[in-house]
Amino acid sequence: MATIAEVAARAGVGAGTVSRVLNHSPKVSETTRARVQAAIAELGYRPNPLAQGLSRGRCRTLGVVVPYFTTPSPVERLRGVAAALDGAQHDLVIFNVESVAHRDDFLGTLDRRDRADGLLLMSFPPPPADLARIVTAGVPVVLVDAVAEGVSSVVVDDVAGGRMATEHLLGLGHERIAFIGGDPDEPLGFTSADDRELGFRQAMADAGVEVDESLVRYGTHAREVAVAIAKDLLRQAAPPTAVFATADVQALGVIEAVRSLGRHVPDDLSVIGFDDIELSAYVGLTTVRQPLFESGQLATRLLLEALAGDTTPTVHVHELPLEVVVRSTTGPRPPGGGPT
Amino acid sequence: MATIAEVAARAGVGAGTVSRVLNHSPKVSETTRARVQAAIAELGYRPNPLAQGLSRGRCRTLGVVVPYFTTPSPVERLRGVAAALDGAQHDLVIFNVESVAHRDDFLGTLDRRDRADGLLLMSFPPPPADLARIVTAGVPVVLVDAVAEGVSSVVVDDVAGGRMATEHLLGLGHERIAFIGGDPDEPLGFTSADDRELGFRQAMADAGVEVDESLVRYGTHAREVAVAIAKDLLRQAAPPTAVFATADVQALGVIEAVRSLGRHVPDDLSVIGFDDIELSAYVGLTTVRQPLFESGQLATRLLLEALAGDTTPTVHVHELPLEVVVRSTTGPRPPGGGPT
DNA sequence: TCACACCGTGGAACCGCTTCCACAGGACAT
DNA sequence: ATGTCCTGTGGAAGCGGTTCCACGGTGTGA
Repeated sequence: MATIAEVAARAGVGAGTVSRVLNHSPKVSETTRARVQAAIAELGYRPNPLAQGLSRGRCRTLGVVVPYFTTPSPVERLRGVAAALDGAQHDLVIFNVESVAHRDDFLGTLDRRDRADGLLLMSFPPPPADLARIVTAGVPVVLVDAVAEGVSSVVVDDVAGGRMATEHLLGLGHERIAFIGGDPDEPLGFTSADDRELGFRQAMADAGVEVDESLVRYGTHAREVAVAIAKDLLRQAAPPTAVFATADVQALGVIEAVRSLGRHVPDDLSVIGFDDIELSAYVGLTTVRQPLFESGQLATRLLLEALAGDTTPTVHVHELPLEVVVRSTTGPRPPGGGPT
Repeated sequence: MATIAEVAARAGVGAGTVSRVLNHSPKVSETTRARVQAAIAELGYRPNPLAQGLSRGRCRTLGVVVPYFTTPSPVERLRGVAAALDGAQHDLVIFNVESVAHRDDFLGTLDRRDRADGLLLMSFPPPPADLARIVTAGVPVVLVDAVAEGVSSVVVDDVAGGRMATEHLLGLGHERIAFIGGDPDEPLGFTSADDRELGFRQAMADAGVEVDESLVRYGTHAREVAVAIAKDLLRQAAPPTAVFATADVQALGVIEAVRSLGRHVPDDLSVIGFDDIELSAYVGLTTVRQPLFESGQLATRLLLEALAGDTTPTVHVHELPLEVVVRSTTGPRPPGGGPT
């Protein structure tokens, strides 16, 4: 691989001049520029990114710290990231988090510009101390699906989303509505499900419908867990007529459980989820759609802007819209279902 | 951020000695080592990866070049990559390919050790010239779902897989079997579907069943495309009684089409796919399972081995097993279906 | 004509690390 | 006592760029 010195020698100029041509500096005469470019072409020269990085103090890299990056919603968000990154001069580095140790590992070492030019923290609340260190180190950060002081973020209003889902069910006449939230022992401390629960309770209260606490459950996103919860709910003396699951993957588990018990969705049980992952459209799941793709895309754009402009952009919380997508897993309360 | 020189000064030693401590060189006395380590701890020093990379000539990075990395099967493979990479001192860089231009872009610039220490080329046949350049440049490469001379790869026997799927249908009594292959105009030139077609034709020939060419179709992996093909097949005067789709995503489109026409799977049409993506288990799709996760995992291990040992490992084609997973979308040929 | 500004350029310093080379000093054999 | 070997160490060179500084040459104004 040719070096800048060889190019310089061949073009009969100094290394500095080659660098200037490379970086489109205006202070190079046309004739010199042409000579240098010819030399570059002849030698097939491409600058060493490591050397550039060392010299410039950055590394043409965008880091995405994301839990379980192969699960449906992170994947959708990453699609957006990749789309926004297309053509940009940055490599996409994925830091896959599957435990607190992972998270701390990454967050502990990413507080420097030579590790990543910018950071996208996705779907988990970063420990304030870590975040502060990273920001102080001058690494631009954008949060997705999380908020923190002093950092831009892309979010949805999960409380409103919880309300929307619940109101949809209430509007269909349901009153015995079960709720399935996230795993309370989740070590990474996801909070969206909690906010959605808040919205659920608000909507119920506003409608004057009491929440039956025996219908409020929590579980991980593993399908079997949702299946088990749903089976248990349906076997109760007074089963719910509808379920609001705070994640589509859970809602799909619920549907599976209903079927395995020989019951039908939505006749025996209405099911609404949250996210609108790709699978949901296929299955016909009614859900609260959040713009996953767009969240990744927007966050990446914000980050790229922060990298491009030398002026620090204003910190802002970007809120993306939610929307109930009615498909075929919710329907009116069955005649006999629950109290009138 | 502290530099190695500051650490050296604080410990009262030379920079070289600090570097030796950092790299666990045996030729440092215990007392010196302790002093240096103390200085490192006090300053919270961590070496600059860019500088290390420049000096050592590599960059602690593993590149994965993969088409449509957010679609189901690449995602499964990437899960395996991430799993194998856990704990390894390498960052995972994703090069998402969605066009020939992308591919050529990446392959054109990745032929140097300072871009990526090792490369995983996933699910597309790399142009021989590009591959040769990369290998010549001394960048270790492992292919997944593709083969090429002089490079290790992880594959399945697609011809055998095509045969297995077809034999499963033949065994159920089907004779009018439709085949849905990949898009022949796919610019990236995927070949697995072609091999599966070969297996399909072999199995049909072996069984003495003639292939009705009007039942052989090709299309992209977009769901609507498979839906359209399936509808067209079913509207024929003599519709097939079974379909072998060379990808699960296509098979799912077929099922959707059958349903939308008011017919039933498998009573009216048996459907078998290929891959066994996560969704398939959920839907109950019968399919030829290929170990996607394992393919990524194994390939990554091979690559890491190649990076660790200074001795070049032997080139080898690793063949992973295939298996027909019978679920609920295939059944016996209906009484009236096709010629006896 | 001279002073001054400015443009384009070469070259050195620097980014932060690794590694090679040279060398001091102690252990050992002669 | 002298020579040899070995161990541990400091320091310089090098990795391949960017950027700053100095300088020669040309153009402009007085």
